[in-house]
Amino acid sequence: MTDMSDMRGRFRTQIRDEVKSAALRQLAAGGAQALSINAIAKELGVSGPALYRYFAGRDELLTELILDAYQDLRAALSGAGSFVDAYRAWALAQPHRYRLLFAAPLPGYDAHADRLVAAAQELMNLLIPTLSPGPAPPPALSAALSAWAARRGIPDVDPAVALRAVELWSRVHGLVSLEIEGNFAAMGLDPGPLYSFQPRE
Amino acid sequence: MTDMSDMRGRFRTQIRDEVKSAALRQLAAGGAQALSINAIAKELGVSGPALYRYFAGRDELLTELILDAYQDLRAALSGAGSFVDAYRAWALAQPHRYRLLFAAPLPGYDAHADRLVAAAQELMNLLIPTLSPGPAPPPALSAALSAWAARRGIPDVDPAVALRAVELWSRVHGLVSLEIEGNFAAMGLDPGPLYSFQPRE
DNA sequence: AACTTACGTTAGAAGCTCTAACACGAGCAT
DNA sequence: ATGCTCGTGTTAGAGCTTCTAACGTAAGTT
Repeated sequence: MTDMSDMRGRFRTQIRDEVKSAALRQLAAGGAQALSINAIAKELGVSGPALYRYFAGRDELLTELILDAYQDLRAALSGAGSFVDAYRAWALAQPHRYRLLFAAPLPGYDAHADRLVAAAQELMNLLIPTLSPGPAPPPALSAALSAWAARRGIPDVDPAVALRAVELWSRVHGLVSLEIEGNFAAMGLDPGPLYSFQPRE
Repeated sequence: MTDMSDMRGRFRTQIRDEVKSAALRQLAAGGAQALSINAIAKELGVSGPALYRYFAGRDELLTELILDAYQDLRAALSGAGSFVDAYRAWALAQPHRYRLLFAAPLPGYDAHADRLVAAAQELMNLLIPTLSPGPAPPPALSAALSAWAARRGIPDVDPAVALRAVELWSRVHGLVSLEIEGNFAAMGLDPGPLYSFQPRE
């Protein structure tokens, strides 16, 4: 396992990255349905089925793009001061990737679904430590929130904080997903103030 | 233009409806990307390009399904007592159609985009009359909201009401779109109480 | 020197959208 | 009655896609 021993492995991941990068380019240009293994191969100068040495198929490539996007979003959020602003900025800067996350282009419940939902859940781990408690949730919800936090490996979470995290996430997601589809622009509305109404801590 | 004069037209719309109904079935079964003109034709017993007499292509069929879904959602909301509950119920009952509305499967900004955004805007016309004013928006937002309301043909709208409508819509949309993708279920959470926190009037 | 492994190639099956060309039947006009 | 037009169906086929199968080749290992 020295530096030189896995030269092949390094070339391999390098090519995988090139494929993914070309895939993102196509995604940004033509949407999720425009992503084509064949077209990527042509763009990389290799011919057709060569890419199946690196990805089992189109679905696996898409799943990997989604997981990468989650990781990238997590990184952007963890380094930022404001969850709300960073979340919005990330989504507006690359709406095609945000769509990839929350407008799942994969066919119905398949083998990847669990990994994707799990990745989404990790966003909450980032959000919770930055929040102070809001109003206390009703008992049933409170218990469910505590159980969920314990299951996620953050056992001593005030349910009022967890509730605030869930609400904040869903509100910002609602605003962002309407914004990137142009709904506010169609109203002649600058949605900036709507984000400002959200709690920041 | 009597009843009998457009027999052909009636047959035509009847067949179009059958096609759309089969399309919805496929949509529910396999997601938007599984919708195939060819497969619909096979299901209807006709063979392949026959359907191009009725729809210019796959995109037009999809667009029409989206517009129908908007109309159906509007109908469900206009007859209901609670916007929040009716909106959620409609989305949960047919998540594939809700996804069709807000996770646009159409390629980038094409000719249909305007009609779709316009249809989304009409949801607001339903919501506004049911609401009482919330907090007053800041001046710039207030002006934009009034201008938008006037443009939509409902001129005497309190901007505080319009703001509440936009916020309520985006919050409920956020909750619904997370719920139908299974994010709350993955948390072991019943999201019902989260909807209850939203204003109802 | 022989073997294994990874990687590329071409051929091809099965599917899709969509166009082109042709066939048939019903309704209207001469 | 004869003929024309129009709407609707058909098959053939181009061009795209995913993905499998079989083959060649070059590089590293034993």
